Amino acid sequence: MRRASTQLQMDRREEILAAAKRCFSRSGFHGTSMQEICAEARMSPGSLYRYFPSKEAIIAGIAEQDRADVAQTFRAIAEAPDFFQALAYAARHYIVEESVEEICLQTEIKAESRRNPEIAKIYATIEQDVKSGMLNLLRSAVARGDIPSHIDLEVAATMLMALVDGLYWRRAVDPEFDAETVLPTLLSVTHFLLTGERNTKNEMARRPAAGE
Amino acid sequence: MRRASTQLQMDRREEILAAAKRCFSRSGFHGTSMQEICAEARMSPGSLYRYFPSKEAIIAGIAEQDRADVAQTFRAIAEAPDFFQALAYAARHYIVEESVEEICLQTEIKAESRRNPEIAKIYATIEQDVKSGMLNLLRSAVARGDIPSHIDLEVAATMLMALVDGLYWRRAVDPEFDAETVLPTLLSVTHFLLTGERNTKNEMARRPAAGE
DNA sequence: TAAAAGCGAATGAACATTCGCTCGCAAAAC
DNA sequence: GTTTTGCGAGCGAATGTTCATTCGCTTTTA
Repeated sequence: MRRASTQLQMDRREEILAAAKRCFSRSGFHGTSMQEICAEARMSPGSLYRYFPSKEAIIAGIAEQDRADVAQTFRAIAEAPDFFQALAYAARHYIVEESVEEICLQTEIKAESRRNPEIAKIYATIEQDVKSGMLNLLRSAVARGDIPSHIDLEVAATMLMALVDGLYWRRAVDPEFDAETVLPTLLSVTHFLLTGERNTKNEMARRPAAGE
Repeated sequence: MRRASTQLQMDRREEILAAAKRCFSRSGFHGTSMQEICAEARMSPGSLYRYFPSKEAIIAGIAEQDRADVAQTFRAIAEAPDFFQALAYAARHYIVEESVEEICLQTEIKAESRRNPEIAKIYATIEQDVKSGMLNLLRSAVARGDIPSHIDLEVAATMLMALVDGLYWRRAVDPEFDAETVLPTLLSVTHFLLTGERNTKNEMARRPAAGE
């Protein structure tokens, strides 16, 4: 019997997903033909269909990867010693370092999840994971005394997610948008949201003084 | 020559756009066939094509309408006497009152603008209008003394747009999300962003006390 | 009565998916 | 050590469907 082929199969699947991601972020899900994905993956249609039963299965595969990534990120944050620092790290990860291609892909998946129940289910799970992950973080921060107990964590979590989402999309929309510039303000607002106080360390952006 | 037909033509165009919007928000741009739009608009393909030369032209028409709406909204805000109150009004308009269908349509247009240059141009113009509209508002608020002059308006505008965008999308993503609940916090954060101070009037959400 | 508005079957292209095939390898048979 | 054989992997032309768009005709309207 052929052994070790399982690993090879997995590798091949990942290669196909990577090729598909490139195509989709370039031309969108519906603007990309299977032939294009085949070309990008250097593979014939017949062969590709051995790995994925349909085009939709490819998107589902990509969404599944994203879910794994999100879980991974939250695990990393939860383990970090300082809460606000970990948040800052995560914010930088999503808002500055993520490539624009990746963001476009997210737009595509989001639109697709409106009409494909399979994708919608995966997407909903991701959202769910993010929200409960965030709430867990906030709860343990309250327990540790980093956040005062009178804060409504549900609302705070929602606002944080909305804010990060909004900045995330902005990168795809506005080519001039420089994420680095708003990061201090983001941290400052985060601090305000979670404590109701100004933060004296992370000062928000001021207008550049004349002559600067 | 036929006169007054111009107005009728315009009406018919709007009817078609309305029908198309219903279809698109239900099944997405690529999931909707021209036949479906025809059925929704009670019209034959041959006839429909007298009003729009292509499917893309229909989307462009919808995007164009959106542009007009945005301009209209900003004109209304600019005329309002109290700045923060006007902002609150606009926030409510976009985050609470806008229908989920409308939001789905926006997702669709956003994804489409990644591959259709015509749509991309209209979309970029809308973003541009929103940003400059917002900046104008903020500048006149500074002039009036409603906002201290040390605030970096560019950053503040970006953050506000991101926040509203994020909440806007959240409604499409999370069916449990209740916009009304976060509105006070949104206003409080807005105030913080624009003044660097806590707002004593719009208190942000606190955790409901036991027994409430 | 002529122009405008509407009709809907026909057209042709694009595209997801299938199918029958070849190739090369590795283990079984000798 | 050589030959045989069966299978996984890959190929790419062919298939069948879906769908935007067109065109020649009819109906309405002013």
